[in-house]
Amino acid sequence: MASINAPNAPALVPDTRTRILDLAESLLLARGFNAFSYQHIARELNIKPAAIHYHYPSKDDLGTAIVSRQLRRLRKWRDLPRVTDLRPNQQLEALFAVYDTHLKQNIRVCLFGALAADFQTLPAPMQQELRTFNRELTEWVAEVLAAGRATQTIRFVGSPAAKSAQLLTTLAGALQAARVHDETPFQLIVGQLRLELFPA
Amino acid sequence: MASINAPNAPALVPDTRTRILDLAESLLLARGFNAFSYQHIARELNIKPAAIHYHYPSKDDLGTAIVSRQLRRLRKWRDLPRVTDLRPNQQLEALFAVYDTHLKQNIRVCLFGALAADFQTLPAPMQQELRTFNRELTEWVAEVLAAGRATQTIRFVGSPAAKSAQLLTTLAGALQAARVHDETPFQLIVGQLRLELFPA
DNA sequence: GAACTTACTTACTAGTTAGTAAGTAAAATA
DNA sequence: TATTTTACTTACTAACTAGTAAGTAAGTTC
Repeated sequence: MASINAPNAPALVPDTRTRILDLAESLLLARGFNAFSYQHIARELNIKPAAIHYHYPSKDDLGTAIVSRQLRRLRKWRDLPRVTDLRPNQQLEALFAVYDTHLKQNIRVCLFGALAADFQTLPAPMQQELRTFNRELTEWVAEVLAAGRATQTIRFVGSPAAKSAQLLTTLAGALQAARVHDETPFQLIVGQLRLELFPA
Repeated sequence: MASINAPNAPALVPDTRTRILDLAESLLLARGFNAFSYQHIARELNIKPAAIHYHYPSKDDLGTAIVSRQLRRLRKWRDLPRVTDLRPNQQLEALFAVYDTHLKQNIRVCLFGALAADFQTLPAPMQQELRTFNRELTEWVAEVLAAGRATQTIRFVGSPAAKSAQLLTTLAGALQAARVHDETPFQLIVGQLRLELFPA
């Protein structure tokens, strides 16, 4: 299979398989799992719905592929030198920046926030991957919080695990609030988080 | 129309119109707006789908009726003597108790949390009612927080408006986390909120 | 150059969706 | 008692849903 793209490099012109996954992810975040269809994707990409079934036999497969890729991305990002080298408070700021990017890209919701409401209607493998995604993210943030408190760059009471769970659900909720209203509540909430977490 | 129910009293045997609304609300909270249908309701209530169209001509009408009723309930609850008579910290505990009830009833998500993800796919009147619902709730909590700080029964930094927005999105997110995992994260998060808000 | 694989399209199925129109039986009203 | 209203059911439509099977054209491998 000839490709104009360099191997192991981000494709300049993504293949159909990737374009389907990209668009499905964007539709999933924009509308939820139950409000997008193979037809939506096919129309936008100028292919036939059956072509999507060729790459992702069932919608379950497609949905699971989206969450699995996000999980891979999370692990990759978390272990990036430019992230691991940061001090804990900067790591938290880097996390805030990710959510801010979501906001700015008009996605306005994170994976967790997009799937939590429909959770009971999701195929089991998707549920499992989302649980893993959220668990790993929460554990990472708990470690960052603990390290931050130890070095006095982050301030909070209670256990790192509880604070981590609270922080992440707040961020997910803040994006949802931005979707329902506008940017204002998100900025208000993240500002409040910074005020509480970072000693003046 | 004869009724076995006393007028202006909660119906012992709710009429079809109310039973539709009750079930639709429960399905909406359990599965999201796009994952329940008139057929689901009809089957469960042993009526025909067209009977639902008689009471709620379109799904938009049904969805809007759900949110409108929740908005009426919020206003009623907020103005209840047994709520207005409480001290601010107790009012906040009363709010926590409402979310705890959601959790215990296996609903595990509040109205905002159920609709935020699908927001862009909702009919405009539903969007408007949900915005009003969230705005009024946020304003009420902001007042409670301000009063609580003034009487030194609630502790927080920053503006009541920011803290209110943060608190409510955290609660909504906590219920979503309970849905994805189990009760544990909810209890962890609410425990953390109490620890931060209520002086020892 | 023959055989095989990849990446689709065309054509279809069976089920579900919201929604409509017409009919009906019982209850309320005049 | 006659008329109207309420609360449905039956029967239908048009559109959409995920998913399948068979065909095809181009590229790859032997």
